[in-house]
Amino acid sequence: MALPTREHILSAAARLYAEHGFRGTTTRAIAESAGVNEVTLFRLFGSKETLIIEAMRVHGVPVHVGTLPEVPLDPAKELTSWATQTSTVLLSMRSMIVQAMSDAEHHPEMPKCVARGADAAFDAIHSYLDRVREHGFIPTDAETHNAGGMLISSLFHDAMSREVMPQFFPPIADAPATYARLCLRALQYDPSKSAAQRRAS
Amino acid sequence: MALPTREHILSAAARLYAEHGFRGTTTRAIAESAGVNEVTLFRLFGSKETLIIEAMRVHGVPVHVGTLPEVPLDPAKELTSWATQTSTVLLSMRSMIVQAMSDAEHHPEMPKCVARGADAAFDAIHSYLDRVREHGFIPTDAETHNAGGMLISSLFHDAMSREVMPQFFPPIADAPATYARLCLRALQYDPSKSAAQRRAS
DNA sequence: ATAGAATGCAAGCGCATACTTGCACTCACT
DNA sequence: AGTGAGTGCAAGTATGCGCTTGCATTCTAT
Repeated sequence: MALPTREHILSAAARLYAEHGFRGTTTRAIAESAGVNEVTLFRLFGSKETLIIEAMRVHGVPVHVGTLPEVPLDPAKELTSWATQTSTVLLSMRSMIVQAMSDAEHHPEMPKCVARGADAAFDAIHSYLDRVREHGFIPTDAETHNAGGMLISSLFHDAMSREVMPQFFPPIADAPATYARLCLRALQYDPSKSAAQRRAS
Repeated sequence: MALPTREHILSAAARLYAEHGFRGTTTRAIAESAGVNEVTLFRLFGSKETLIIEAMRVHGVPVHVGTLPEVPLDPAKELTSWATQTSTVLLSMRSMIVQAMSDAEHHPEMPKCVARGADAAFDAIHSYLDRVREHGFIPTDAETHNAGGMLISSLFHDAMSREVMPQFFPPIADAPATYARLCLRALQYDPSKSAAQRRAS
């Protein structure tokens, strides 16, 4: 093993940051959690700030991101599947996202690290919905960009707030399908029509 | 003036909390910002924790909340107006909400204070959309509860994240109207039909 | 006028934090 | 064998934190 020390430290820092935020994450705790002497942190990274920012740069972006088919066949099903995956990812990153948002004013770098994951999600959903439109499932004037944004907003709000106010969201098992269905309905997608019928009308 | 001291302290605490969170808000800073000796805080509230929690209980809930008409006449217009007001309120409370969410794990009382405002919003939108349905603007099987939730989620995500990733949201001037329009479209509301036509079909 | 409540002021206590210094040790590589 | 990079360990520094104490002061109400 070449240099696992650095990685141990970074992952411990990311984990503690998600739990306690910037101020609440102490260099002592990072060192102990990484099984490393506290002095090593400063020798490797110089300061607590650069260490935590580096940790977020590495661990602040999701490894897995939901996949959407190149050519849409069953938009409701495909979108539900994607929403389910995205919901899982968002939920697993919930603490980190919230901490990064709350630290944004004093450490502007940190929300940027987390936002990179959102970039990928927006790109994926927008290009997919464009393909859905191009394949005739929905009218050519459908607001795919805005509807996709609302879908992501719903997944985001759900992941962030369900724990504290569960009564406001659909049952967790139905939530992704519900958001996907209403997103498509906002795009005037009619699941009872086939794509061919849609195109003909 | 009877006892403005207490109020000065509470509002200073709420303001500093929104900016720095629980850990970042020091009793010294609260005292200085309130123009009061630090000892007074402890004499009045006993501890920093009870002081800040009390501050959130008082200042954590919005004073103005958007209004929706008892009998809907122009759903798109009325919903847009409500969304605009709600967006303003959410934006003004952004910092406090984010801090409360990030402190949720260690101080569970604080998100509850903020969540009370969300209660009112959900109730307002749900009962209004039910009225919209009862008045025949949308089909009887329209998912008013879920669509209303998605509208609020969109306003929430917009208020929380626009500053850090503006490219993902509609222009701020159009955003409330956009969310309202797509919400209604998800409910199969057809603005070109009158309510009477809708009911007849 | 006087008692009592509210507040200010100065000082301090104990603890935690970020960060530093000096020295010893281990291990890889030549 | 020896050199040097990486790490551990013990100790310490300066600062800031929540919170307390003792005493002086002001204001209010009887």
